[in-house]
Amino acid sequence: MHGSEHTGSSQVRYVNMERNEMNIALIARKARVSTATVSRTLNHSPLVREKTAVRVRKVIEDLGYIPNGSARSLSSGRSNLLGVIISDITNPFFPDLISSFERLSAEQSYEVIFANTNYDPERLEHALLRMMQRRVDGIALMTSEMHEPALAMLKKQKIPTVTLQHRIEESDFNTVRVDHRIGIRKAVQHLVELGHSNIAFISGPGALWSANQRRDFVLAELAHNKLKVAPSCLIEGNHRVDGGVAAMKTLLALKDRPTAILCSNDLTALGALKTIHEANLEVPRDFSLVGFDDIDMVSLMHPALTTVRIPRSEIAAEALTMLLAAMSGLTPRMQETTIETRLVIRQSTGAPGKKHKK
Amino acid sequence: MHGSEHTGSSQVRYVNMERNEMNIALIARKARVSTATVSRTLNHSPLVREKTAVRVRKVIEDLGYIPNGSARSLSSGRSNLLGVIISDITNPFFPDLISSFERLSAEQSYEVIFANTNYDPERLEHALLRMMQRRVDGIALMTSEMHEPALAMLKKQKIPTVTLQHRIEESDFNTVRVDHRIGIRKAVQHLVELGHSNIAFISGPGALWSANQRRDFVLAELAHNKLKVAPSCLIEGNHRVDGGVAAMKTLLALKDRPTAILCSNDLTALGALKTIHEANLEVPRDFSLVGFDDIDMVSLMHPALTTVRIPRSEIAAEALTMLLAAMSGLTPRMQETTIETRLVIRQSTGAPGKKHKK
DNA sequence: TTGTAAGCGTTATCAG
DNA sequence: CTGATAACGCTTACAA
Repeated sequence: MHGSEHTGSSQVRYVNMERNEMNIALIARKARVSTATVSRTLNHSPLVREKTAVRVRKVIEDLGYIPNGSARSLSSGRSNLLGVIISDITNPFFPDLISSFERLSAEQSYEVIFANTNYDPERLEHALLRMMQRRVDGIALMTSEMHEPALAMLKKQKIPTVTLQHRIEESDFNTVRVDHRIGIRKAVQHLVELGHSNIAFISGPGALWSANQRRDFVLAELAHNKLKVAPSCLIEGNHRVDGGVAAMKTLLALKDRPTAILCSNDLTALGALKTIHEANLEVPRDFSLVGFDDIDMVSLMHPALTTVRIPRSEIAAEALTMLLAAMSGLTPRMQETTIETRLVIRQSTGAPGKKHKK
Repeated sequence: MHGSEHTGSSQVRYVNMERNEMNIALIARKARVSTATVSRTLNHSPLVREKTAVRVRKVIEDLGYIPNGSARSLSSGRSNLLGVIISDITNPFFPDLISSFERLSAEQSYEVIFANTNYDPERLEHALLRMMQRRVDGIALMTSEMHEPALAMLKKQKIPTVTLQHRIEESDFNTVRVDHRIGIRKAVQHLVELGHSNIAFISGPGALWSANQRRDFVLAELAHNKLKVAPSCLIEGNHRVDGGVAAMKTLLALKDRPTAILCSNDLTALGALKTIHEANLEVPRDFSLVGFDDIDMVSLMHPALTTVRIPRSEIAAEALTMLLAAMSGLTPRMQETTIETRLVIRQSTGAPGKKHKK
């Protein structure tokens, strides 16, 4: 593919190439400067006389020259790239997170590349590998699931990383922790105050540490109120709508139905709500329903869902801040921030037992 | 940053660098082969004896070596990167599209980088520029808006491109066209058959060609049925929820309210629905409501929305197919496919004028 | 089947 | 302030 040269001869032959890319050398020639000056101009170095810079910029403009990013990062050792890995792009929680992260990164003139694992550890590993090949300057691992081999890779390559809500003991990484406890406490209190005692919980997938944490907190808070979830009312979902649907069907089939249902995330609650409606029942008349996340669409439902809010833009901001700090190498050791959750009360919760009305 | 050499002397000095990256040369040394052989092994070239390859792979594995993507694409002239540009990542229509596109691309071992324009032409240009710097092998321009300067850049750089739903006359690009006509015809027919004659339309932003097209088709189909939209019932939205809310408020304030409302997209319809509910009115009792797109969440609403479906995975598949064809250079000229839309009837539409019930 | 070495397009060092 | 030129890490002709 490259040109070839007859050693020992002054003659140089070039293979005729279709590739017609412009490069810094061409610009240099046309602007009657050296490649170094073009490079400096491109990088806004103050070492270039303004008059020269203007001339160079004109040539660049006229020819529509676009610098080669690969060459740049190869030579400079910087990629100016940040990697963000999420679990499920079709869960509205994540586009929001991404959107904020990207906007903030752009302000720091970092570009962001994304990967979607779809909760699959294998895809996580792949994504990580690809990002490492691109020599990203930092990685925000915003998946709810974690995967040891993947974390090991990260550690080994010493890439600045920030994780979301990783288990408490582990402190090998910078972490943005979301404090589910507070929001869950408020949610449980809210239901208890309304008079509910038979409360169901639809959990997330058991493989997800954060989901297990939510479940444990719910049970603990309930216990704190001298309540407990009947085994038949503790159902495993999958953090998707279909899981909520399935779980709710199971609950509807019960003789002793709960009066309130807590869900491990909003998508699950949405599935439950749909199922309730399809059974010609109503919320909050027949069931009080509480979600988790506060994705935009829950406020559009009828009734609008009461839910525990996880502030996504705060997470994005904290994650980026920590990442930049880690990248600058200024931070002594691993860092950690905690983001608070809070209950947003809307119309899907009410007092139980008004079944005789209508 | 780089090493330096005393010319005219056989002695070579290297600057002591902190950067401790592994490279192909190190692997070659440890595996007692040349760099070429390592490269070939990396690229699964059949020119390497299996026994040698195994040895090389072992060293790579042991050292945890990760090839440098920038160097690879600089040298090979291929980036194996596809760029996808969308308008609004928080509109569920797009994550779905992206998700499909990414999955399909991965099967062809292409990586995908995304950009979100947020309907801003300036951001579009930026995104394009960044992708060009990365030397993407192809671009899928899936924004609903277009922007002449941006298109000009694309044309000039001769990057294989596929656009979504660009205006009909323009044929400088490969295009995946979505045929709104059929779906809209069915939607209008459906409403007319139900007995509606006072029909409102909440359009998309006037700057969006595809939105104008939808509006024109709606008006045309209505005219075909000897109906027309009263000026007060033709309201401009913005393809977001808040636009639907605002438009619906305007409609509710009318003395002569419409009995059915067509919306330019689902998000708009969702806003309208929310507003209707807040006014203690019901769908389809007080208003029949029709959306456009068929994003997942509309089937979760109560009532589930009747809408015109745009098949997103089909769009993704067609776009990728066309892009790959264009990239291979096998296609004679510009190509074009048309994707059909169809009406999905759910519970948000019904006969008008049952106001006396309840 | 393997090795040698010339590029790929930049950046950054060093010498003016 | 500017220029010459050695890296950066890899791929790929070409030679062996």
